Amino acid sequence: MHDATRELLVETERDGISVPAIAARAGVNPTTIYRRWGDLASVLSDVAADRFRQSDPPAETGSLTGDLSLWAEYFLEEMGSGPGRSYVADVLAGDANGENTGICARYAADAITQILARFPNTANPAVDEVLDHVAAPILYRILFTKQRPEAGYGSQLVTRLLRGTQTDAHQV
Amino acid sequence: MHDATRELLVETERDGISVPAIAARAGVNPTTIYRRWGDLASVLSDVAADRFRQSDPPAETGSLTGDLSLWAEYFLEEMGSGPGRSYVADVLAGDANGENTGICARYAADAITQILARFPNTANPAVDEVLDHVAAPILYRILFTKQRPEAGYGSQLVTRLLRGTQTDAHQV
DNA sequence: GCGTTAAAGCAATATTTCTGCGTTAGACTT
DNA sequence: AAGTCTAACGCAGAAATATTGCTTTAACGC
Repeated sequence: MHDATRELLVETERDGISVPAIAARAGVNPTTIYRRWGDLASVLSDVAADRFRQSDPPAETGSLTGDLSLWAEYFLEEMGSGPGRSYVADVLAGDANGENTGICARYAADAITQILARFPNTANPAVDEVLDHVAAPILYRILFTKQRPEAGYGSQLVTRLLRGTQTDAHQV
Repeated sequence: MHDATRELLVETERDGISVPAIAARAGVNPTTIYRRWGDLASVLSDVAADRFRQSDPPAETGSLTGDLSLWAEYFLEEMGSGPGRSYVADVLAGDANGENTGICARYAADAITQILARFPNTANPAVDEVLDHVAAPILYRILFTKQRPEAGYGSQLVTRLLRGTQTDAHQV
């Protein structure tokens, strides 16, 4: 079912996608989809969330700044490029109880947690701080402004965050 | 038309809203709505964006920190309370060309610009910095996590941002 | 006043969504 | 192993929604 939806998302125009179309592609009765998901938005939300879930552990560069920057740039690319914005919007649209958005948030949090755990001795920012000041701005720009942020914006946010944290550590 | 939609949003359940229902309420033919907007999502997107647009200039407290904090808390309350999240999601859902999200972003930017202009002599953060590190985290939490952030989170973000900026000024 | 044009109504049609009912497949009991 | 129970699916018909062609209305410039 997810496969069929993904294939349709690639092949056809966005508004050519409908529950009957997905059903036909999956060789299944539309009724099945309606009973399982309720409507098209929920199917798309599930599929989109799934698309963000599958991924490798974040790449290693040897430094906290490097790892976070690389992840931020990857995140920016993944969310901002072409269909990425649509996927994010899909996740939000068909997610009445906040389940799929939760999955996406947890995925990002996991990646950051992994990275931070590699450098336990430095004055690390909290996971939430990275989410708030790196992931959130990227998403904000992708969702609410027309032009996606240029490459380098992600690592710029990371630099800014780490500078702030280090300053704090010194001041305490 | 917007009025009719708003009334329906208040009166009926969310999935009881349809294009024919709005048309009936507005005393108009459904065809008119379909031709003007295309589908329900676009209507809801327009109405939701409009809801955020209408507002007074941000309140004054006499200090940059105070004005920004007050605005941040207002923003948090407006976006996070009850139907707020739905409105944000609506804006995103029915906005193929990014027009309505642009309106929302501009509205937030305008409010921040007004506030910053009141204190021209201090080492102000840029408008984009406020958007990135105050508005964006609030929206991120509202959209992607289940429990809305507690009151005080907005002013906390403002404090963090201004502390960073001031530190920078001293260091330079 | 008169023609032009944009927007809306109306009616017919197509498509999607919903519901009731029958069938099948797998799990569990005896 | 046969019987029963449950959950999921298919099918067909009905209801609701979305689309289209054509007509009507109303506003504007001439």
